[in-house]
Amino acid sequence: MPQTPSTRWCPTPEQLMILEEMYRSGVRTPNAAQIQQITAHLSFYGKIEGKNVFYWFQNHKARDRQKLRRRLSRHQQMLHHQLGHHPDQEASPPPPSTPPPAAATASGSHPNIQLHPHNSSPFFHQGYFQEAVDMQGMDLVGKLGAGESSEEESTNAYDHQEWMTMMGLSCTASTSLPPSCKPPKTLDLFPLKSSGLKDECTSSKSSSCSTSTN
Amino acid sequence: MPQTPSTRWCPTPEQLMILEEMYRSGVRTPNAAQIQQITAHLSFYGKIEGKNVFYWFQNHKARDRQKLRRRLSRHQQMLHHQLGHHPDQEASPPPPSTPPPAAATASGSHPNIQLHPHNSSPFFHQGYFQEAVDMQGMDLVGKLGAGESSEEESTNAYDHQEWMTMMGLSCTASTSLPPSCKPPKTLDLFPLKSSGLKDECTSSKSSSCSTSTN
DNA sequence: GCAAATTAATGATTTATTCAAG
DNA sequence: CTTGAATAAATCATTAATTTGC
Repeated sequence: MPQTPSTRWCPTPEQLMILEEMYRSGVRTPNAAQIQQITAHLSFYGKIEGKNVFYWFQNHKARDRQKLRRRLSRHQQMLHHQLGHHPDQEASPPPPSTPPPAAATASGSHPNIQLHPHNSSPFFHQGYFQEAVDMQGMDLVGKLGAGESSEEESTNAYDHQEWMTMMGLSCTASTSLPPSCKPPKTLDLFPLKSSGLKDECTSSKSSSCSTSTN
Repeated sequence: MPQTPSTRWCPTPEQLMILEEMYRSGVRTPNAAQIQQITAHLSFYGKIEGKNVFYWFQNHKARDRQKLRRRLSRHQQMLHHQLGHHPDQEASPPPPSTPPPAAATASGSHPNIQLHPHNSSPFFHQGYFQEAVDMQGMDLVGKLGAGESSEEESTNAYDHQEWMTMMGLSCTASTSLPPSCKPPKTLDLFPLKSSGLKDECTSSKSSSCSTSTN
């Protein structure tokens, strides 16, 4: 009991990362030889056996599948619901208790242009990202109002965070945001934003895109 | 009441997929404008509001981080155990009470600066996403199991165990790796790399939310 | 097989930190 | 030193998935 004799395999972050990456890359059920290789490789980062690799892939795959199934069923259920009636009316959410300091947001503080290398989105209807990227510098206000369910709810005076309301984020996306609210320009491609120091990858923005609508 | 009294947003599989893909592509804290865009486009797949998008990214990011942290600490704990307690200055889980402002955010400061120039896999690529997308609308059961037939997350490895043992997969890779053991099929090299921590969204069992005092 | 009870996920809120102006 | 914006952590609450007893 002292030194956890030989509990079960506890993947190191590196190992996990690698395994996940492999999974993402398409590996799903490696054969013995592959498992051997993987194991050999991963053993560099910590103790590991072939069965660990084997089980990992098994589990991961199964879980993934489960997740997908779950999503589908949920979605279909939802559809079912929607077909029955119209689910437009959103009852007023719980009352607010604490008026948060909320505040405007897009104060246009730090423009962070982020260059997005590629956004291969294999399936967005009407090439979503393409569009998004395209309008990086133009007024998206007009764009935003285009093509989406305009089931503008009724006046549900939500009590969302102020800033959200103010930004119109509480609407079904049909609301155009006030020009004063959004960053004047530099509406980058869709990647990040933020204050610049935190997470985010402030990669090299030096060379690629300037202000050119390339 | 019949129709979902409208509680909370229930993302459709497509929406989820898109959001996840965006997240993987680097989007973490979209600004108002971006949220608007995203919302507008996602609304094509179902009802959605800006706040949903906002919250989704907040939560996803937070939980991802949490998971990462958990992983790390667990690993280190394990190391402690196995190594028999070596007071190395390993990152320790932040005290639940008074986190000093200075070193606070201990594990949450910059440790997760993950940049991903693109979500390219450092390993061979086989078109992972394509697949996922592909099966979004069709029978997913059976698709995944390319030659395999694992049902739920429980690995019915009763008979796998055998071949595993027989293949010597139960040994620590470093122990031995009979070159003659590997079948000449579909096996190649696995480029490896170890840098940057990348996290994916994998559900894990965590009992974070409990302790409810409600 | 179904329905209540349990449990795990996860959307939505709230609270605390942090950093930058003023 | 104070204030305000922004965001991360913690928490609450509800929904979906499992389990369990009939």
